[in-house]
Amino acid sequence: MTTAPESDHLLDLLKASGARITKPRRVIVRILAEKGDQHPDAMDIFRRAVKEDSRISLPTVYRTLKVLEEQGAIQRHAFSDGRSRYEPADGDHHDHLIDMDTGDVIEFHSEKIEQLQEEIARELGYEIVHHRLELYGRKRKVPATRSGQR
Amino acid sequence: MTTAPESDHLLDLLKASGARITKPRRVIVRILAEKGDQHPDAMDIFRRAVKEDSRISLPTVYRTLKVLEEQGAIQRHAFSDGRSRYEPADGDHHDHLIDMDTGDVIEFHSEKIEQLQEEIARELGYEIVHHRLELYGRKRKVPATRSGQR
DNA sequence: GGCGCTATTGAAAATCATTATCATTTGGGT
DNA sequence: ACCCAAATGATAATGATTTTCAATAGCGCC
Repeated sequence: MTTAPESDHLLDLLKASGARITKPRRVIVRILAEKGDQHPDAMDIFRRAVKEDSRISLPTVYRTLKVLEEQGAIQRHAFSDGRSRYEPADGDHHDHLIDMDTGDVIEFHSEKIEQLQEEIARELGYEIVHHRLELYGRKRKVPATRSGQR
Repeated sequence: MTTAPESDHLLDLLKASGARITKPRRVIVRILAEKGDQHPDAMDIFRRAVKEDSRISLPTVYRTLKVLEEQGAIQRHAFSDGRSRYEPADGDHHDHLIDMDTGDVIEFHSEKIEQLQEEIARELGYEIVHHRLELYGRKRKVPATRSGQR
């Protein structure tokens, strides 16, 4: 019952930015804070939101996501499947491994890779503002090994 | 006469796939092989193509790009600016550093990072089919370093 | 608790990049 | 030169996201 902490945090960020806490925003923020299906896209969020309040509109979902993103409250990821997917920004950065068969998203982080990136950018005379590292793959078919892979 | 070698190579790939060598394709392939502005998007290519043959259409540009991509003749990159950008596939893989101020794209490659990626995927039980690594940054404001271009 | 001002909303239409449809043209083998 | 499937151009459709605009509703104030 009562006030999910995650959800409250997102609302606080919204409020701090001078935004009004409206009914649709409450619903959307609650959905984003849910533990279940991570990395939902705008339509996923919309569908769930409608269940809680049937008069929420898709544009409002997009608008709210944009505000939250500007506030740094959530992260938007544009994977190579066209639409954007969102997740609450929990502070620590991570990259993604996308399962090409199921669409599942697995998070990982490698400090080593991050450092190499910095190094490369520096050599080229640049400072990294942000980066994107996505691995697209499929589950290993472990067994036997007929050496015939690609 | 002057047959640009790069351009010919792309045409060969097209022909090998059973595709017909049409006038529009000749033009588009020639543009892709040009040295100038790398990583053009479909509209860039279309605009240049129209100058050579005013009746080429945008859909044909897209269709040709798709065929070339399927043939492995060119690479399509979807950076985070919405549209896709293309470049002839020169065999060796590389990643990109995008200049956030100018939109310039700088290529780089790090075998070390590639290996780390493989390693991470393996640990998670996956095999990488392809990946995407993009660094978004700006020129270091640092002193001297009078290095011009790539 | 009610007022008023403005941010926010919903509905509908607009954008943007890209793709599909379909009648017409054309490459290229015979 | 002839034929016909492949390719083209014009146009409409798509899908994700954004804008427009009139109506609604937070929230600070009295």
